[in-house]
Amino acid sequence: MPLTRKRKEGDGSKSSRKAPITEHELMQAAVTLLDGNRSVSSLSLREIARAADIAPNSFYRHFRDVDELAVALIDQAGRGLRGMIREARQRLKDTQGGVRTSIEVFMEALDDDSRYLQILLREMSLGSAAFRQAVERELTYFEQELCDELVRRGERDGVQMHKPELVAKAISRLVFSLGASADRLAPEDRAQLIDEATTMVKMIIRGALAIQQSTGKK
Amino acid sequence: MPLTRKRKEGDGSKSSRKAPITEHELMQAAVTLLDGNRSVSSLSLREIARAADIAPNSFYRHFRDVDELAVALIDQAGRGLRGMIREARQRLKDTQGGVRTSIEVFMEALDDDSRYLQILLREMSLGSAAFRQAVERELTYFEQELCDELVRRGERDGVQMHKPELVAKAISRLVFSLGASADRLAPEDRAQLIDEATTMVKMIIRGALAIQQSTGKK
DNA sequence: CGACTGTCAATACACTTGTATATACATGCG
DNA sequence: CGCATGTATATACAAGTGTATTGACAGTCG
Repeated sequence: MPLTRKRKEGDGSKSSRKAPITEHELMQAAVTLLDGNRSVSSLSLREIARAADIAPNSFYRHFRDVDELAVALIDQAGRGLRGMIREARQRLKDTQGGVRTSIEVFMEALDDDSRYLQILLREMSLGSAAFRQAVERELTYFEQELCDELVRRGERDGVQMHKPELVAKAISRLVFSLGASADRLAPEDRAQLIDEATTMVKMIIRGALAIQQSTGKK
Repeated sequence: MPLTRKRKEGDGSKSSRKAPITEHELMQAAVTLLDGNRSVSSLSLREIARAADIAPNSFYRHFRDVDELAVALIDQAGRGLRGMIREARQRLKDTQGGVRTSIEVFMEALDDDSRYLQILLREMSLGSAAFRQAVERELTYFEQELCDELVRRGERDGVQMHKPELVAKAISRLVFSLGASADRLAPEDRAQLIDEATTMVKMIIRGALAIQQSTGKK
């Protein structure tokens, strides 16, 4: 048996890979495994390596373990979401009815991104400490930007709102929760969900305004 | 080697178990394994059997597989939650400020029950199809009872509310989401969370009332 | 008494898991 | 050129997995 084997290139069984794999490809491979019910924590290193068509050990070149990959997934999800929201804010400059449009954008981000956001929403309160911190970080970002936006719009319209940071938190939680359910929904059901979410968010805002008017005086 | 071994009773290694184990004990054993980060789907049959101090195969006498046990967990969580809520409604008969008290009861249910509710909240959108159906069923129960209660109180106070079923849904989602975060929280942080949740829920109700007044016209 | 039934345990099998070790190349640098 | 470095691979191993098979025991009924 010769010591020099040709790295098994054309022997028919496995597809040959010449270029180094990227972290992003590895993450995508992991995501394909999460299709149905499964949770990130149930993925095995070997399984991911198999899906990415690399040797199990090559995984370590890119991530220390599956948890570290999971954290990278969340970071990416947050980056993508923030991007879509910033972009949406531009679109909103010359429209009204900001609530509905914003929710539509959020729901679009669900299938656009690369399923990263779905994972974030599904596994919010699970996983390693690092994983949960990553999720919480993104949630906080979202709340913060929403709060700023609320205050800005309030000033523009000359109205004031009761505890805008709580309003932002409530809306974030609500939309994230509804988004997690939107995952496996038929398009018409999703349209209805968007309707419902819009109404709910308007209720919160309306309530916060009403409370401010009746107690804030001034 | 004798064919009759005495079922290993006093040999020192394992604790002997004489009485049949109950499904409830098995479920409790599974819950103890979920302490920190882990998800139900990451539990192995052997692991649970070990924790329950039974042979791996004995597991099958009670559940077909781990998923079936998980569904039983959710059912139990729902039963417990509904019980606490019904009981709380009694308490609320002779008090006002129902919102805050209800939320307090919910948060108490988090550690009281047997950690079942925590599991429900954490894994809402994960797991097998049967598992998710079980979770959704409980969520719907909760929404329905809340909706009835809202309508009843509205009638009693002579006010009407915009789309009470949406209000119930929004409140449910919000409280469940906040409850999931309350898991690993210091008591003082939890108290603040209850404050926040109370304000948020009041915002929703207030908003629904305001919308009804301005558009419903009677 | 003996036979049946339900609940458990022991053993075994084939498989997957994470990772240690050693090796093959390709690239870049002296 | 020789040689380090980085990325990939194959092989191997101990441990853990789900479950099939077999048998022990207790209880009940005839």
